[in-house]
Amino acid sequence: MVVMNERSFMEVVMHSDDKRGAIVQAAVELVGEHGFHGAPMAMIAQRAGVAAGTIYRYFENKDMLITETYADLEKRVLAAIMENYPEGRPVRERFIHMGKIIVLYCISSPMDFRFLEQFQNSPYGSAHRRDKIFGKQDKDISTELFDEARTKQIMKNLPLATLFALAFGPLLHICRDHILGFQTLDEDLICRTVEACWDAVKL
Amino acid sequence: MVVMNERSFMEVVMHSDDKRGAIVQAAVELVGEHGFHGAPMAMIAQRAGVAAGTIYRYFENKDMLITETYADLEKRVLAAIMENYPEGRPVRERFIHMGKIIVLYCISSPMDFRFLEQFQNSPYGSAHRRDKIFGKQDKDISTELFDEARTKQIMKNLPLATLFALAFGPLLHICRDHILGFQTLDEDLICRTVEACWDAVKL
Amino acid sequence: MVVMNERSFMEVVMHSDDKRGAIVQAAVELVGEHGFHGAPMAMIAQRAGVAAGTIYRYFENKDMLITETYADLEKRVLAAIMENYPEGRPVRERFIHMGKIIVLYCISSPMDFRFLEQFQNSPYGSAHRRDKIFGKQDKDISTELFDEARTKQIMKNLPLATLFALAFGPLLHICRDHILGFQTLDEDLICRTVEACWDAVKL
Amino acid sequence: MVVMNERSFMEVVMHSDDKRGAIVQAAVELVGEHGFHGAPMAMIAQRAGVAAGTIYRYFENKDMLITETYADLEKRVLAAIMENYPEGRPVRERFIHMGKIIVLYCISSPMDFRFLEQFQNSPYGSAHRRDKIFGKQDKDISTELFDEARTKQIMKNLPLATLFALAFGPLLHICRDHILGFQTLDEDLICRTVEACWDAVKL
DNA sequence: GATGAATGAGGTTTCATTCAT
DNA sequence: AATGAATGAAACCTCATTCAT
Repeated sequence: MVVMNERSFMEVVMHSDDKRGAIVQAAVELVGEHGFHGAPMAMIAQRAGVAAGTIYRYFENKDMLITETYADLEKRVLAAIMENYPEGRPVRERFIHMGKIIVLYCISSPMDFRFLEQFQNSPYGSAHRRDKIFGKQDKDISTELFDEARTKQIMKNLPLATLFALAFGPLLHICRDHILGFQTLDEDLICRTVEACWDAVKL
Repeated sequence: MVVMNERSFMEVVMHSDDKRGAIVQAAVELVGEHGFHGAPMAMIAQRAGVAAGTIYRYFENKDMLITETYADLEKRVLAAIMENYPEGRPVRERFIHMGKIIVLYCISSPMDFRFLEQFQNSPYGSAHRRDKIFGKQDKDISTELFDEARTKQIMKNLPLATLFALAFGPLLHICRDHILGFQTLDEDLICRTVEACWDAVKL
Repeated sequence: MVVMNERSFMEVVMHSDDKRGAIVQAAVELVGEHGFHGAPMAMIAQRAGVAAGTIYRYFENKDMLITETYADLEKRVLAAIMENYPEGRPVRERFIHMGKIIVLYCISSPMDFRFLEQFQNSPYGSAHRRDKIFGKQDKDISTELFDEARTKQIMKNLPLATLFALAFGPLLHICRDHILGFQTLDEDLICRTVEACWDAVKL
Repeated sequence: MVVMNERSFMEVVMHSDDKRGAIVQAAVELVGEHGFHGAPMAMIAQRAGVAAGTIYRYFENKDMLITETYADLEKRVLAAIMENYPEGRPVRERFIHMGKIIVLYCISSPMDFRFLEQFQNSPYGSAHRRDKIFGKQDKDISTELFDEARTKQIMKNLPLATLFALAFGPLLHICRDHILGFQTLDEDLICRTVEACWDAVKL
């Protein structure tokens, strides 16, 4: 008789035990909490419940671990944004939706957010910075949105990068303030802030 | 007649040869270019033209070097903002002035800007983050401005932290983009972006 | 049939290759020879045949290395003293035995002795000094001996610490002199000196 | 006419301002309190009220400072012992006097005592250790005493070094215990302990 | 595949000593 | 003679990475 516990099953279906996922999660948490300084490989391994050497079976070196972890997070954010995206609705409504979702995601996953900020503000992020605020995929959907808005003359005729700065810069700012305990966000405040961002870019 | 060359004069008025200034400048440049990882004490010393041990005559340890360097930069930024501040002019005009000055300062001193960003996005900055966008002094003047604007009902009734995010968040963003070569700022673009920020906060 | 060579057996029973033991031994030798000044971590590592970083897998820092090494030595001394201890024999005989054993152990392991002296005469030893001449266990057996002797009125009624000083102080002294080559001990001289110590404490 | 203030006079008679004395005293205190580790030259200079470089006008280097400081202390101890030495009195009385004086001096100048112990238990002391318990001068007077006692057949026929160990070893031990707060000495206890030391060496 | 002990380059910091003033 | 800022070798310690098991 063959006995197979749940764990073995996961090991087959996902990338083995999903050790990779555990490592990524550990990296996110430790970097988010303590910065890159406070996240040595041995500590990441311990938090992930694997041996130090094991990390190197999944990632070439620390740089790759960080970079791939960043890519993973990007995907998560994009998935969150795309969920329930009100395709076909007016520009303003879609913009508001996107802004709110970003804020809600960031404050509901503070470690993810902290990691993203750490990454973007470090030499690691230099290459990736070329990809707009939230990366390639996001660029596509928001670029689309902004292009459409400019064409319809309901958005200021400013470079895309500037529009991104006006639209998303403040949102990331308030998320940081919220996570660091500097101010507390609620539904209403988020809503009004996203609308203020719209005021900044709308014509 | 007494002849005294400039250098000797500086040596007397300032901290001797201004080795401290050289160390601070080296720290700003190296941290700005390569992040904290890429700025070991030995390299800072070499760039400053002093021996490694000399840094410890001026700063208790690396943390203090970083912290005091940050404080120095803050002072420089504030001095720049306060220069030619149009006291007594209408709220909007003062706001626009402040925004432009911030951007102009940041892009004219890209290393200073990079250092400030590195600092704020690191455990070092946790304590200092409580001081608004650009620290205490700036808080005072901009808080004054924003309070006056809210009282006169020409600015949205949002928390101060949110208004700061809306007003200055995008400006820092475009400075970063400019410095990293992602987009190029000119007088006109700066002007229009600052005005868009005003649109975000104005009623 | 299972064949296992001695080394593998040791590797299992003791801490693997006994790198820890090699490090302790290297510390004893170098500190014994050259004092704490003359025993930097790098040199201890080299003498032990391990990399510098390896020491930190076994000891938290240099202080812990020194402290634990001291504890190891104490155990060795105590084991030596307890071996063949003539339990049940008259007080004087037990005293003589203990004194001789101490001297014989010290001069047969000069590095151990030197290390113990270095340790006791350094800030490291401040805490441990509370434990009598040779630490807790030794205190127990010699305290027992001295208490019994005082009760039976064959030993002077002096504080325990003073009796220890009279009984063991000279022995450590002659060990040091011997090890430093100032005088040479032989069986006869050791015997007569231990007896002289007895004269100091006996009634 | 020549005017000379008192200070200049001292500077001529003694070694200048007695900066040397201040340095020696600072060295004694700091080494006594914190060991050699805790007595860097800069700290000694500060405690002595002189500049770091000044020490090098009086002492070739740190080793010489330590060595000469030790020599100074030896002189002080010897002077104390020689004061009121009961020349001409019976051997036992002179011995008791010497023992008491040593203990009284050590516990009345704990820093001096601590320094002497630090020195003797360090590579610095290796060369000097050849000189008996308290150095050359002391050797002369106590050697004299012990030789006389052996000749008169009132002292055991043991090597001089052994007699020193029996006579003075315990005394240094109780001084250390007293200074470290392990036990408290009073006139009576000192007296009885010195007498016990006599018991150890007498025939 | 996984482990984790071992490595050693490189980081921060200390401190004896020098030398221009 | 005295100063004390400057030096830089060397100390302690960390941590990314490797490799025998």
